[in-house]
Amino acid sequence: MTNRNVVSFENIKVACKNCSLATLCLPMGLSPEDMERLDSIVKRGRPFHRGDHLFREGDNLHSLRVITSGSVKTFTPSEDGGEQVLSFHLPGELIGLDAIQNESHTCSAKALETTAVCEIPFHNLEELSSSMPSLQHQMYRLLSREIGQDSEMLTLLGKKSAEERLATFLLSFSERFKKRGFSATDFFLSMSRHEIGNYLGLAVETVSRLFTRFQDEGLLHVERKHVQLLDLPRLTTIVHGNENGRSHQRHV
Amino acid sequence: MTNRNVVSFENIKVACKNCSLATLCLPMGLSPEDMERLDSIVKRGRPFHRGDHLFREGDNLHSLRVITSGSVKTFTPSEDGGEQVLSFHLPGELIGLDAIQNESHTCSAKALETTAVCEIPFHNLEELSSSMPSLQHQMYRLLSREIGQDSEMLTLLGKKSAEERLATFLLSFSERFKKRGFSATDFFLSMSRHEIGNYLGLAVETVSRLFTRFQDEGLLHVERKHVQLLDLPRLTTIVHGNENGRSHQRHV
DNA sequence: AAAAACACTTGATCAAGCTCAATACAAATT
DNA sequence: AATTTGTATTGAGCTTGATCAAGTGTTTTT
Repeated sequence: MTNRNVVSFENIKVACKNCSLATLCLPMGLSPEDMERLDSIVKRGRPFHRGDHLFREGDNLHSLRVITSGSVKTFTPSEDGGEQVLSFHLPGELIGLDAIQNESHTCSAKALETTAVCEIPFHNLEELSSSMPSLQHQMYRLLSREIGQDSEMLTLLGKKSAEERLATFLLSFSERFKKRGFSATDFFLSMSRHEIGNYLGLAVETVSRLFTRFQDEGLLHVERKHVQLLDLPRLTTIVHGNENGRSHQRHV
Repeated sequence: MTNRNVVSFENIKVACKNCSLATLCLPMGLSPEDMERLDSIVKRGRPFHRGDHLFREGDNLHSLRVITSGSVKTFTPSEDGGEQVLSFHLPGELIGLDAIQNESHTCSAKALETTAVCEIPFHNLEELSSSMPSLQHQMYRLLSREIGQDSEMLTLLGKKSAEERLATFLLSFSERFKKRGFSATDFFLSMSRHEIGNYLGLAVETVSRLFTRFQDEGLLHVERKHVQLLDLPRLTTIVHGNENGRSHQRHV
């Protein structure tokens, strides 16, 4: 009896309907019954450790994955050992969407820290979404959102100055942590300076100098991975071009 | 009778099943019957002229659109009158996918020349795709492809030098024209130097200088919008980093 | 605890590509 | 044909951010 209780308790604990991330994730907008049908195809495996690959470029697409705890970077490795970081993912975010087109991953994904994920076998998901309009709708929305986010990133890399990029980066994490119930002004970044620079199209040294400068200007306090944002309004001004201070915009 | 013939002839002419772009477009992989069901929700309106908006940032999402002839740029306008060009679209390409998330366009689209489109009301498409797994599959694929393309663009803007960017741009058009049955080495670019620069994250002057340099080096011949690629192999080398010639990569 | 490996910071220098400015060319208008 | 307007090219100089280099601090390995 005791044993039975434990088992059923664990079953409840890991179900979509009890997941605090459900509103950020695939189940959003689903009825309790639909959520249970979705739940039935979700697999929850052992956690990944820092540096583990969730998948590699070229791997066949088996499953989409949702981060449930920890964080992940996706990146495209290049011949010479370099890489382009495409994004950093927090709990509730779905990864692997790029792989649907050719049933094969076009980027790699690595855990930045100990990370747990839900795996959703894509073929099952596709089938299920055929008979579940609200799930199909949510899939379309999530795919579309990814496209919109990429567009913002294109603007960042195409037009913004180094300081605009870092400020944008920091406020993006601030908002995302806030949405997940964490502090918007006090958090740990799980990625290295190198990875931040790579993501933002900047050299490590530039990122380091900017952190120092932002701290000197009283915008934030930073110690290693621990960041405290002290002046959100001014950071926001920087993100939006900083018309006052800087004379030079990058080419309009 | 004559009248009837004319009408039915025109009906046939514009149907998906007779469209040379069908394999690039939504109908790809659909059975003839499914194609007809899709066809029944497609609307074909008057063509747009150079400079006309297909839609504007903030517009409600009514329809996805497929270019059937001409070309289109999508871009995000910024407060100060500037813009970030997100992409250039050729016949067979679907635009508006970014708008699905919030049922509202996050970018604007403008015709670069006289341009015809098929409009596909999204709500009808979504409904239809619920009862047509192959259409749903094709939608997932197209959305996923867009994500993959954006990722490539992130690498271009994050890592590549000016000359790598222009070479990549030219070869991308080369391939896309080829796929549509046009010359891969002799074509007209419908966008201005300014728009190319904006798209590639470069100043107009840099684009102009690069065209001149590429011509001096015998890689291509360019006169205004008319481009003839003379040395595809060398252009390809440039795209992939050009290990030989250049000493400086942008930060690895 | 020492050593090695790694990550981050700071400084000095350099160059890719931007800005400014002038000119050339093409298309549209009168 | 001449004027206007817009687009593209070319030149000169400057700025941002990269590269190179050295040093500091942190984590992991031995």
